[in-house]
Amino acid sequence: MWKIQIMSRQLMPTDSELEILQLLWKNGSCSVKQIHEAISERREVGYTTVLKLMQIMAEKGICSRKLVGKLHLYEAKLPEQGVKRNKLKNVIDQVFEGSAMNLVMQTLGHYEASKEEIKELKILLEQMEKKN
Amino acid sequence: MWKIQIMSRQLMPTDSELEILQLLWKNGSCSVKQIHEAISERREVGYTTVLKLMQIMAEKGICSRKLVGKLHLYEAKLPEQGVKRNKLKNVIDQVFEGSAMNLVMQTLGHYEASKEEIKELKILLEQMEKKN
DNA sequence: ATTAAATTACGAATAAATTCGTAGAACAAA
DNA sequence: TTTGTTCTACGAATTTATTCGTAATTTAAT
Repeated sequence: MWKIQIMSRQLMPTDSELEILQLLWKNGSCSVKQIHEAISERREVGYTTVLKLMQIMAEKGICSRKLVGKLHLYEAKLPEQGVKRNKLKNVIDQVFEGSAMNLVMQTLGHYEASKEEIKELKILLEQMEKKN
Repeated sequence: MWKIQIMSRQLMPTDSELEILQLLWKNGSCSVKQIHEAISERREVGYTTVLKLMQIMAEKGICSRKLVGKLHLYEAKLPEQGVKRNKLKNVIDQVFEGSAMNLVMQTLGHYEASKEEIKELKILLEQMEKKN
């Protein structure tokens, strides 16, 4: 018996990898330098540290590396939505006893939403009711 | 915004520790044996593995150990709601670019809710609207 | 072309999480 | 008391994640 995981552990990015993936999803192809600069704005990190992470990610198949002109460019190889769904599922299973609704209620209980957001949510709920 | 208190990395339980914590929260004081049996129902794990984890948790202050009669009983020392809030915040920051609403929408979009749950959500939204 | 700077490869150190082996201590049954 | 079982302590192996040092290579500047 195993901890449930849709995505193979191999392809499930770690936190550091996810940080890089987010940048790749947002910006498309990036050089190590670009990623290093982006992360450096938030926290101190060595160039080679980022490089190593991206090399490992390329090994794992989490991202690809292409020689474009004279630059090595990295690109995300995992689908953004898929990864997010998996992370979500993990948290629901591990923290909220498998209940997505539990997570939603908990989140709404601690987050102050704007009128617009609440309106948006209501519309979504209406749609869900119809589908039932 | 978030009503959270930052939990030190030291006290932030890992996935395995969280699995044990959930059982402690649910059942109160437990012996290693009880926890081992409960986890064994879900997946294979050695007794000493569980024991070691619980010892480490006691060292970290995540749980306490008391000699009750002739039994060593462990008890959760972290607040359930606090830990869950922190885990939630992590996922929101790391996966959903810091947007709780993003997470809620994503969750509702991928998981089915019963009529009762939708009703409950609507009520919660009404309450939130009033507070605005 | 030679030097300096930036980029990349590679290996390894460090840290953390997870797992288990072995042995000792406590307890129960005979 | 002796024997067998259960529980606990301790150390260590394993795995994975994270970080960086150093050297090699490439690029740019003089």
